[in-house]
Amino acid sequence: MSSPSRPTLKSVAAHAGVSVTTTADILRATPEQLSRYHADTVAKVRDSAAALHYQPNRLAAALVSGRSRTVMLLMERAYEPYFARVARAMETLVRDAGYEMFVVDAAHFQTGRRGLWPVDGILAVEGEAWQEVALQLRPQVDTPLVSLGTCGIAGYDQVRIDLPAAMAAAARHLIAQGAQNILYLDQQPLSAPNLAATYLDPFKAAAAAIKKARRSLVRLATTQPTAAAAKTVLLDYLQQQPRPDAILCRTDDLALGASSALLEHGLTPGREVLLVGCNGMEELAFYNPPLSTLAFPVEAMCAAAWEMMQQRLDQPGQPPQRLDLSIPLVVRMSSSQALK
Amino acid sequence: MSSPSRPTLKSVAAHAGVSVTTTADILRATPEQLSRYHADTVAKVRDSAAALHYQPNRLAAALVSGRSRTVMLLMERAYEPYFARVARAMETLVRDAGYEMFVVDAAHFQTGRRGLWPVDGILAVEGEAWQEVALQLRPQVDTPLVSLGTCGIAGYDQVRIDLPAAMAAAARHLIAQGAQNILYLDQQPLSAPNLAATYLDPFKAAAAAIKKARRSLVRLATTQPTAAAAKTVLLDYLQQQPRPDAILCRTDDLALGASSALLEHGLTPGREVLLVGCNGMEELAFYNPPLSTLAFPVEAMCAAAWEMMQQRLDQPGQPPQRLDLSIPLVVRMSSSQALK
DNA sequence: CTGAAAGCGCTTACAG
DNA sequence: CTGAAAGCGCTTACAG
Repeated sequence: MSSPSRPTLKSVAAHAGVSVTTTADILRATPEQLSRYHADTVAKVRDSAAALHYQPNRLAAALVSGRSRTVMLLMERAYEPYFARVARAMETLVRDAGYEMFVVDAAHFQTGRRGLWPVDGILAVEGEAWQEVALQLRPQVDTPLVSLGTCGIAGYDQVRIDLPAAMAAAARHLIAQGAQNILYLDQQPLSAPNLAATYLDPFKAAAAAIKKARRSLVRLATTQPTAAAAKTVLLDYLQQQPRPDAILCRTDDLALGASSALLEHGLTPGREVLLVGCNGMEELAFYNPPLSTLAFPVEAMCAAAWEMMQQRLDQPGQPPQRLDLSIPLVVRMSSSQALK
Repeated sequence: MSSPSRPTLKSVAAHAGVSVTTTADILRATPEQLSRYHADTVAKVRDSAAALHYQPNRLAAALVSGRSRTVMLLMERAYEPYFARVARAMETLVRDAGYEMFVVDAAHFQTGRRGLWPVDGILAVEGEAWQEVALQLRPQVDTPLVSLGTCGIAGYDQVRIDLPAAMAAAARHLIAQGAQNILYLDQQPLSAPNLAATYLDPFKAAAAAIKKARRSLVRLATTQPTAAAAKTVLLDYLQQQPRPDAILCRTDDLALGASSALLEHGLTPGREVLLVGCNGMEELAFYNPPLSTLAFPVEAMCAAAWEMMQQRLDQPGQPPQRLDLSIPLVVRMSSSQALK
């Protein structure tokens, strides 16, 4: 122990000349609770803590209380733009409520020999592929779990956004704009077994709308969820097949790649080929041309999920809740004849 | 305690019929260390742990050992694209070394009544504005601190990327392409007192290069670090002032906004006005036109910083290290006459 | 090779 | 209003 060890409750108590219990109580007390103590005891304790630069050790507090005041945000690709946006929105809510938030990338996850940091609750984003992981990560079998996104985990609280309905609406929009031959561009699922809600259902919904209007549909998939992959795949397609007059993309990144491919092929999005993305990243408003997109209600989704989490932390026994949110389509030049 | 409590070392030991010490040792042991134990003891312990689904409690392990095997990644705007990219690169390195990583947004940071999660080390990105915070966040006064980015914290390990030199090179590139009147677009520092290395020095370096070549320079600043803010500010400027023939931006987000403003004003980036961004986000290759940018060596920077951190964790007494990395300019259509 | 005991820094009943 | 004591689930000397 050569390092200058930091002050503990014990040393603060000794310095103040009161017991450890009193010290701890006073340092944790809210203003109302504080009135129970003699003013000079409070002063002594506070001065002592300030003088020693005391900072409580969360490790010890969490160990003994069994509550970490920390939640985990579990996501499949935590650092991609859409997920980073979710993380930002969620962190604001969580912090304001006095909790900490750990972001865990499910792709990096593995239960190692060292075990996990216990958390009071798990917020799982797009958890379909990670249901197993999310359930496994819980420190207790009754640790609250709230899922948010296009899919949910049965038997737990869920905030769902209805991507199939939104994709159908986007398809109808393209049809209304005159599209005859529609290309649906999405990514091959990374590793997951059952991704119906995330990949298959949205496609099916768009396909149903397109079939109903008797337009043609082709599905094209990339191996990576990147603009680069989308560009490559689409350029290849354009060189070999008759060109579509509308492209509906599963993510904004794919839409950016598609836009670049079209331009390189001499086609302007919104003129020869309509183009719609999905996720609602703000950047799309500044592209050339600006791209239409399905604007995921990230803030509302996160607010609802955090509300559910707080309710469950307070009342663990409540039946699971479910909330469904719709996804509005933001129409820009890439898909509207009228905006030209 | 109505919740089904999870298994502890004690319960695993009881189940296996051996002591807690032996149980803990065997579960933590590497293959070599394992040979010290009787094979059947090992088997009993492992079977017992597996049967009970034992997961060690990191809280307790960290509390008693004084090592959390966790590092903090401290950033000013943790969820913006550039910082998210740093987080992704760093997490891969950290995980592979058997550590966990917490991302902490310095903007959200406040030493609350609850204290902080102790970490073994702090990786501070663009820490100039957050030197105080970073130093304050250390659980111990000797907690390792490594800074990375355009600035560093004196007296600690640093991986620096030389943005002033890169900005000067970018300015010379614009001049070589024929620019006479250059606009430098950056953001007002958010909240910070001294941000020389992050904001002032890069500008000064560009200004010196421009002055040396006897070209004119105007500096324009946004209040927000967003494409939207850049677009507004630049459109406003273009309506009132003679137009520049080159724009050098402090970030890629600003460059995207600038590109959109130029187009809306009837000017094409790379034709009437040259445009260069800064950060090296991959998306810029897919913009229309593709944007030139200073490609921050994120992977190399993170690898070097993590290497430094590991060395310091092993040998706390070493003198502080410093590594400087250069930032290459990636030239695309937005700033090259030759590429048209 | 295995085990009993002390202790990390807190919180939580329980006394006085 | 204040304090002594037990204990959270581990790791770490130290014995045997």
